[in-house]
Amino acid sequence: MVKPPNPARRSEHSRQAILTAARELIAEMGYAKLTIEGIAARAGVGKQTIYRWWPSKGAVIFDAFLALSESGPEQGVALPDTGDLEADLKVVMRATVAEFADPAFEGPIRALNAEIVNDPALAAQYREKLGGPVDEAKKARLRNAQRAGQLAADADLDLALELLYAPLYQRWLLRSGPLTPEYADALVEVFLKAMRPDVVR
Amino acid sequence: MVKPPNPARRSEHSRQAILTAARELIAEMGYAKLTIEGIAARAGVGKQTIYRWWPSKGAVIFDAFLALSESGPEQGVALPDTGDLEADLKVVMRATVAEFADPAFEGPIRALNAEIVNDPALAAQYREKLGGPVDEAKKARLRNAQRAGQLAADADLDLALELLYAPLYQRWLLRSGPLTPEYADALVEVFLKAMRPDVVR
DNA sequence: TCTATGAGACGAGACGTTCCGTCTTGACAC
DNA sequence: GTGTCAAGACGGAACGTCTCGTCTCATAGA
Repeated sequence: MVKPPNPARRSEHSRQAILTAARELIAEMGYAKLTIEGIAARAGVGKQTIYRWWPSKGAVIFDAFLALSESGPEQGVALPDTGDLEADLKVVMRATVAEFADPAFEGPIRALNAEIVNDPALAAQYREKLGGPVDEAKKARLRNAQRAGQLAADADLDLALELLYAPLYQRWLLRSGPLTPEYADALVEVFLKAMRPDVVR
Repeated sequence: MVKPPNPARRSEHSRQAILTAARELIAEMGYAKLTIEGIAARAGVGKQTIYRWWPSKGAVIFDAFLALSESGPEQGVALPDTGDLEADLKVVMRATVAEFADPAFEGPIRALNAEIVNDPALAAQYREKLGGPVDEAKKARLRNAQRAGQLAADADLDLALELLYAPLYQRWLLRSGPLTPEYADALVEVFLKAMRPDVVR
């Protein structure tokens, strides 16, 4: 019974201000103290403008983070492929470690993850818009390695990806251990041992 | 300047009622709708009694979950050790899958994890009281396997544990894929391939 | 041994505050 | 004119603090 708003008339300026304010406030005060009213005040925007375009706080955070990813360098789509799988993976994993340590990233990513844990719809949206494409790029790199005989040809790439990334992700999310470049390297090495092709077949 | 309350005079009955109410309310309405006032009302307890003994909602959830673990069968301390590492691990991993699927566990564990993501103090408490002891039991089993020559003697057991459990945990927490007994088995198999001793040394 | 007294935890709930999500207003743009 | 905008008033929910009067229990005086 309610009219959906007309996106053509949406103020891009306000949209940007809201996403920027959300990102800044998370970084400054943490997710627990983030409020819609705070975002509106910081952005110089009416609360209704936020409620008109986003269904939940989680959705705002998601878009804020999505904008951050999209505005960044277009490196997310393709991973390095020098032919040396071990070296390439170590570069990527070390980069991931560095990214997790960046305070500007850490706050929003933590907030988004916390929201996702209790919101299946947001989890699906995340997989579709953010996680999915990145995972596809990673799997493409692994497929190349399979063709080059560096990885077992019958390996389950979803499982492979989880094997490689989940330990890193868990250590960061639950703060269960130090996140160092050496750890990233060790993870790559044990991953390769698990997934390398069988000598005899 | 404030006096800490005297634990000797604490009402065990109220404590139990609060933890039980917290658990029931999470299971019934989800974590998002859980309130301190709701817990107090359900438990037949004054709000101050909660605030007197717990610093945060997360701490209440933590204790509620801790009590659940402690009251359960005393199976958490030792893992099966039949000598067959692969079979033993599959039993444990399949049990973990089943536990994650149990609605009575799922709600509180998700709530606790969400809280932990944004609360380093709670994360530390979790590791000390819940995660740590369980991990030690798991590592003890892996050490036995090392002695039996079933696992690389120089393997980093912290890394090994993460390799085995983090993919399972991530799939459940982020709902990024189906959690089946077959998946648990596949995980064990690839884990063993990664961690088995080198033939030549 | 008996009692009474004081400290402190208890259930109950009032209180001011913050934030929620909705609604109203007037300005401005298309 | 119609619809979005900034600003903010509004009622409701939950917060965390507080003040009641009741209770339990350990200590001490009789």
